[in-house]
Amino acid sequence: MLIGEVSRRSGVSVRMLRHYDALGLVVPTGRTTGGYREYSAADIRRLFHVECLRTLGLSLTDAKRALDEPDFAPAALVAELIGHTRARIRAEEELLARLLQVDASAPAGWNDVLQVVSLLHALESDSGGHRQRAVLTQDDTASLPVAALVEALLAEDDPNVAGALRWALARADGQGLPGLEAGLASPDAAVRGRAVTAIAAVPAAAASRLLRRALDDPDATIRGRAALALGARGDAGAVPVLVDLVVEGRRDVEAAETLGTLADGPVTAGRIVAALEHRLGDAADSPARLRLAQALAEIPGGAALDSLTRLARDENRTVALTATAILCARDGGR
Amino acid sequence: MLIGEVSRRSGVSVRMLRHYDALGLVVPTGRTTGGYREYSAADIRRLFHVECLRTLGLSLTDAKRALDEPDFAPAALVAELIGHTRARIRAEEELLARLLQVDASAPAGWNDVLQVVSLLHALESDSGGHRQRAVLTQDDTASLPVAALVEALLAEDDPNVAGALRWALARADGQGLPGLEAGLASPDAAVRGRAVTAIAAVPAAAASRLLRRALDDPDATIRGRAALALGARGDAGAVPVLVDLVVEGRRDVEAAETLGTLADGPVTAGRIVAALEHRLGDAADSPARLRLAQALAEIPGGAALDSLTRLARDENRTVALTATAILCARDGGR
DNA sequence: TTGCTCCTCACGTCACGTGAGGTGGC
DNA sequence: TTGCTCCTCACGTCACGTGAGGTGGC
Repeated sequence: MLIGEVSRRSGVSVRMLRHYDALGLVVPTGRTTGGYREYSAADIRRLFHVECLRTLGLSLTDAKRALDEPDFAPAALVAELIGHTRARIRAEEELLARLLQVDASAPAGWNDVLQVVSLLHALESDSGGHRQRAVLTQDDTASLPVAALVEALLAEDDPNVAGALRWALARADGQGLPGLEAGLASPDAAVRGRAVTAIAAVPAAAASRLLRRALDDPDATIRGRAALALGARGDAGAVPVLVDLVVEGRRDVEAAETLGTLADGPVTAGRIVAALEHRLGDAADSPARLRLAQALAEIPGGAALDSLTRLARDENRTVALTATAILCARDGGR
Repeated sequence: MLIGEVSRRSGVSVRMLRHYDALGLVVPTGRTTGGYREYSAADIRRLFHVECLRTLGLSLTDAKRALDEPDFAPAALVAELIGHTRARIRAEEELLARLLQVDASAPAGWNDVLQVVSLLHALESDSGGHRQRAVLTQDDTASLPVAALVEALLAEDDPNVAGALRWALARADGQGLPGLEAGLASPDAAVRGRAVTAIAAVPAAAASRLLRRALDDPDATIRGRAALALGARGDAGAVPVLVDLVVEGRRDVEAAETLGTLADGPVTAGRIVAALEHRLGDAADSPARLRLAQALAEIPGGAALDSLTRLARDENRTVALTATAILCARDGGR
């Protein structure tokens, strides 16, 4: 069979068939009187074997060795090809991720592209200072690769860098919230904690919805963080967890102050006092009763006054004295 | 700054810096009296920009255009790079899959590799005949890429090719069962059906366990197929579904025969007759009663005889006549 | 004689690595 | 003078595509 027909039947170009001949990979058995290459059936079979091996990623040299050297075992080469292929896939996937981040930032010119790419590289830097500087020096006008910032923030150990990232995300108009919402569902409490802190820094209303969800977090610290943030936004849903903070003595002073600012109208003040009183009934240990009394001090209105008056006669001396002192201070203030 | 220091600081080889110079990509602003390249701070910045763009997969030519042509917008090129990267990832993943199949078949030499690869290619062929021939001409001694056969089988429309694949898998010592088990969990009833048929062809005991699971399949045809296969293996668990087949008139003759062969001991025969009688009580329509009577004919022993005797007085004339005829035939056979 | 197929030789691709052979400044 | 750094020129890599210029068989 002449080279043209071989090419048509095998799909291998005439140029490549000549190249295989030159390399000794597939050498046609004969030549016509005119010097034309003449391929035998065995030559064609060999050609198909070569093409088979090439679909596994073998180089022409390795294909030749595989077909010619009986001692050349496949195992090692196949393992190596697997390793290299995996490495290439990983590299290509990282490239794709970068490209998608750049694309998502909708750059107007290559300057924007350079901004985004150098930020992405800086976020992968080992030096916290480098990461922080990269975030802080971002141009206001450039659109940030929000997804990358969120990802970096959820994995960021360094509190300074995390702060810079939160600041950058807070400016991004709530664009980072979907990513942070995903972080809220992480099995890792540290990640959920970073997500809540970042969400708290975002002013958008959608952030409040996410914070309300975080009130049910299995981790008490995270629940508390969400409640303090929500309370500061004037959201009444934070009250039960804030009361928990008071009872458990974690950030109880902040929690009490937040409860105080929440109690702006008499209805809410009444609800808050009721919640605190309910826990006074449960709380056996005196430190908790003391903290509840101190929290009542922050709540304006008559209901808190009544409650404190009752506490002034509490069987626990320290609690009674504290309540009395608070009542005195209130009277003095009037 | 001279070229050596630029190279050390940027990580770009001296050779490449000269190459960038030759291309006009990063041309050092000055030269020393000795002809040494002298890079300015601006040159270094440009170099870092080039390296940035290269991490996005831009060619040197495109990097030059990006930095020099103000009208060269990023959007189209970035989109193109994304497309090409995705295509490369897909291709690399297909290559990896082939390599893993080859590796899993633990080839002793390159001949084994070629066998496996050509089988893999043939399974992707559009021609059913080609696919079938490839499976049937497999060498006995070669270890088959079982995972690929299972995948092909679960997707195979052509009944002839599917038959060949089942035959190949049945010889593989139950190695295909884990893959077929996964097929059993497919949301696609056609896939589950192919899985059950293939499992039925595997003699290993582990296949029976899977068939018992398929008795609960939501699809009645699949349940029936599993029950017929299990029954043929002498598994009593198949009885309820076999009775269903009789009542519903789907493959009822086969089902009745299978019930007959299951009823080898008196205890089992009693259970089967009880199951059939129970459905006789429910079955309002006469074709179902008729089929149940015909099934009783297949069951040996006195319990079936008693049941048929009662049916011979059935209010439905056709049922009564059939039962009588069966009893006569039984008497004749004795 | 006209197409068609084949031949060899050789350059280009892309982003470099690796010399050879020579020079300048401490 | 001895290292060291720099210079230019040029070939090789890998799997091909694309000619140029020429020849053989119908």
